[in-house]
Amino acid sequence: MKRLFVYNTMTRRKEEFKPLREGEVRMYVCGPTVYDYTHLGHARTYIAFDVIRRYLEHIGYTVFMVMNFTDIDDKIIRRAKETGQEPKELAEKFLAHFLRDMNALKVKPADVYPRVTEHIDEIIEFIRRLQERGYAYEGSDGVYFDVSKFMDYGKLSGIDVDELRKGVRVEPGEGKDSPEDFALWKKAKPGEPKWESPWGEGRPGWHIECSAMSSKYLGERFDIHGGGSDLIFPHHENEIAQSEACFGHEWVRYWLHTGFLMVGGEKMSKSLGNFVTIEELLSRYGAETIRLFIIQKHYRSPLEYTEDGMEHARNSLERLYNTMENIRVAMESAEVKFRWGDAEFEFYEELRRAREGFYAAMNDDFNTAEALKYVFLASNAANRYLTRTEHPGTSLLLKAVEFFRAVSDVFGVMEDYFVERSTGLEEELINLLIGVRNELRKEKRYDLADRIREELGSLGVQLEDTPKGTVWKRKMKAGTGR
RNA sequence: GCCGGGAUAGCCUAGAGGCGAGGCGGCGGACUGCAGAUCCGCUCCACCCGGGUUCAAAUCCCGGUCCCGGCUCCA
Repeated sequence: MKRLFVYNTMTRRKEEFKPLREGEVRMYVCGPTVYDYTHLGHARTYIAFDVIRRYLEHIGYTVFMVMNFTDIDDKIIRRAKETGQEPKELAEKFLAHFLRDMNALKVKPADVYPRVTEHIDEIIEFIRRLQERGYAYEGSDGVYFDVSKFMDYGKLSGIDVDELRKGVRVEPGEGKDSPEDFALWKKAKPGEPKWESPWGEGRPGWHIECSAMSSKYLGERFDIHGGGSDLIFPHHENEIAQSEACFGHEWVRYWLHTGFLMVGGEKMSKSLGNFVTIEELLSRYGAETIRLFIIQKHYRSPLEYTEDGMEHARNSLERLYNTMENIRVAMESAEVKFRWGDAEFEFYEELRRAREGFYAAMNDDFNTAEALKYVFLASNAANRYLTRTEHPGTSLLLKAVEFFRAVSDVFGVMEDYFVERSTGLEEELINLLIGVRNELRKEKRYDLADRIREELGSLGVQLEDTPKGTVWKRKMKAGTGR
């Protein structure tokens, strides 16, 4: 296995990835606060981590992946009030939406999706430990983390507490000793959802859930913690403070953060209202088009959303599918080789280079944009080989297919190609129609011949007349892509 | 104010001292009854500006300009 390097936000450098346990990667990705629809910005992050996770699995690791749901917090309570629902009902609804969207986007599910409301006991216990160790104090309206007690505060984001103070205003908060302190437990105001605790009825603060729930499932030390860049401060900074204060040692080995999804030069966000929901996007483009759009750019860079960009992605994907179909069709005229010509030597070499380049790019901080370049090089090489030979080498075609299967495995693109199964009957019926159509063509009855081709086309079967005869290919359905 | 990230051919993206960048789009050609797919060629020597280092800079150094983000809920 080649060495894998990842960019660690903590050290601001690429570091060689070495999991704490041999062969296993434990990772935690901050999930959404479920108070609204999932939009492309979220998808960007979760698809990025999905690719990272798939790649780690692909190169042989067992990945234990945890993603939390914040299903109770201020925004949920506020939104519920506005829409006249119970907070629980609201959270339930959007949580279901999120899972549905992720599934539609072919994001592999996490192993556990711990929810705050299902882990109140663990959270209370965590706060109690912090209190015992002298890092937490009780104020009039809640329990707070005492930032001044944690010396390393700011090490992830590079924020300096003094700067923070004089810079912009920090939430004053009635019960806080110091403005930079943050809530671990919020005492309930009338009408708010609440749970019993040693500090009276209330609910957890935002950051504590991740510390408490990650340690339950992944232990007090694990490999990767990720999320959008907007979580670096204060969320992840506060998580580090809580966790390391509590455990007394380094908590997370590698911090990975995704760049923002931009629209018209601004960050796509719920609060700006400039978002495209996944549902809406899926109605116009296929999941794989959306994935390719995201994969085309490195996960840490900002990504600008445009209609043009989506269409480019769709066209690019179509090209890959065409290549797969070309290979499939060529399989029928393929043969084992008793002698290689230039075309074979060259194709072999191009495939070899594509594979090498793909893995080298992925090993360099999951550089999907660079890796994709090699996918296209392989695609071009395959097409070129097919036009150069009457009878392609079976083994070479299989080699190409295996490479694309690996790509599909990691990117979650071209999956349809590998999972779709013909029933056999389907194939026979299409061949029957092709036969009829060719007789019509011989008689120059092109109107009927073209009608067969057109109608099959609208069913997703494309007929192509080649010097070798008529072949049929599956094609991407118009409008939706894949 | 304090921290980050960027400016790459018509568009989108990688790269990071010399080794044809990839995709999308456009034009022309081959193939075809037409279409489609594919291939070939072209889209003239791409890297924000000004200095410097070097045999060699898009890549390193210095100085600018412009854009974006974080410091507040946010993926």
